Amino acid sequence: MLKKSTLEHVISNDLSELWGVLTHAEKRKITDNFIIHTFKKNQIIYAEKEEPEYLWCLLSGKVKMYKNGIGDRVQILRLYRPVQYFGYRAYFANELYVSSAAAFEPSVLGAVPMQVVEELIRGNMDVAMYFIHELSRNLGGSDTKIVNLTQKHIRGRLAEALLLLADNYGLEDDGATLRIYMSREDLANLSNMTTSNAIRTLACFVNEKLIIVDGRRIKIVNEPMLRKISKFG
Amino acid sequence: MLKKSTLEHVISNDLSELWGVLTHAEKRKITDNFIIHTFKKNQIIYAEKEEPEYLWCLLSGKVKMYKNGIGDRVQILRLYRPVQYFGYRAYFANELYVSSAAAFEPSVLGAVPMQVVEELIRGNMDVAMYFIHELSRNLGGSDTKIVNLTQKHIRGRLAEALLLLADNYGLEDDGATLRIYMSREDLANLSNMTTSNAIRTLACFVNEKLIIVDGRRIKIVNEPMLRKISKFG
DNA sequence: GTAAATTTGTGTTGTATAACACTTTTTCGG
DNA sequence: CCGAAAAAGTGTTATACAACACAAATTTAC
Repeated sequence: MLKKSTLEHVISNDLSELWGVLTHAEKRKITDNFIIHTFKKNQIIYAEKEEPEYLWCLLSGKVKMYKNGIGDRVQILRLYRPVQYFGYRAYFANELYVSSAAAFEPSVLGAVPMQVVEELIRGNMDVAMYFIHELSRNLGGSDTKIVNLTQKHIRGRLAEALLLLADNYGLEDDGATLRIYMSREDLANLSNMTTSNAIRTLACFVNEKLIIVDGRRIKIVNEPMLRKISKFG
Repeated sequence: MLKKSTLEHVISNDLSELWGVLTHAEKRKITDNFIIHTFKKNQIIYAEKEEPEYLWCLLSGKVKMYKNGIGDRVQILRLYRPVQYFGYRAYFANELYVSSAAAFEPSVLGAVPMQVVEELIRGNMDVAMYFIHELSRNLGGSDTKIVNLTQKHIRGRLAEALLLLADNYGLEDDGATLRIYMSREDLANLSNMTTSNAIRTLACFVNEKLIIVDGRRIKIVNEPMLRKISKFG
């Protein structure tokens, strides 16, 4: 548990769209109902088929939302960075979770009971519009992902995943190294391929001087070409 | 163009969740801004990369929402029946359309300017919650589809598509025949496979006495087995 | 600090499904 | 009703990728 002061500091410094539309009283309502949780690397935050109870707010660390599929296969659906909100979809849909969420690395999260979130929505139209906007963007993303994952070839899918990571977690000061270090297995689960093929295709990209790999550090050295490979399929 | 009276009749007899939460004045606002359009079979309602301007309301007929992917491949994302609303996601996401919509068969649709829809949302929290609910359900569906289409085998994907059609458009009075007649190509585009494979696998199912096929009429005779095939992958 | 476990890497084989090339049947426009 | 076009159906070939089986390197645990 973090001290409340730390929490308020983290939140109030954030530029999250949601936070921006809240009144002082509403912010108060959230901080009063905020429960801080810390998660270890790979610890599960919630799992498929569970009842959705909280909106989760990622304060620090990285989180993956994924779905267990056929056999032992896993598909990573979305990635979260501070400060983003997730875990609310199933509640709004009046369903159990259809996916799971886990910490990629040690992370700090806040949990707000969905009931409180619904009250906030009903009390502030801007909050409602925020969720409509977020859900709409996610839906567009998922629809696009359907086509990318089913129609692109392995190289296109991996290139796309690398660009997504750059987009989502940014680059280090050298302007090239991905600010996330994930296992080949996670990379495979993100791009719908086997771990072997993620390793092989990554080696391919190194050979073609598109990236430089040092363990889990991935440096993008030819982004235009990666983008081309991703686009073509 | 239909006469207004017909329109009001169609709408007021509908049990759509959205219609249910509207006040009389709000219903009036919609009918005043409703523009009726008729579409021929396969006619495009809107296309990818266009600016989203209207919420579309399907009054009669059937509509497919699809995305043009790599090469000439097409992925059907969602199917609509009367009375359902669509075409609003991109507007809320502040994006251009990422998918297209076309009439499966001769259809009548109403178009409500999205500006009017946004006013309705801002004026009635129940309307806002309706869209949050709809978007949330769609998002869960798309996330599930990602895994189904990427991980299930061809038989599983086709079985799933057939069950989806039964679910979505219902069965005829015999309790077995799908209330939709679609081309093998559309069936293939729905289940992420080539037309040839859709034809072949369909023939397979006929051989195994899971379905009876007469042209485009498909009769489901062993639903439990289809469900099993769909689930296994 | 060492053994066990996990992750990474590589070669080989198998197979699901796309691609292609046709023929046959059905649908559609004039 | 006829010819053209589209859709349905079938066989063959090609290939992208999974599956498997290891070896090597790295990380983790005690």
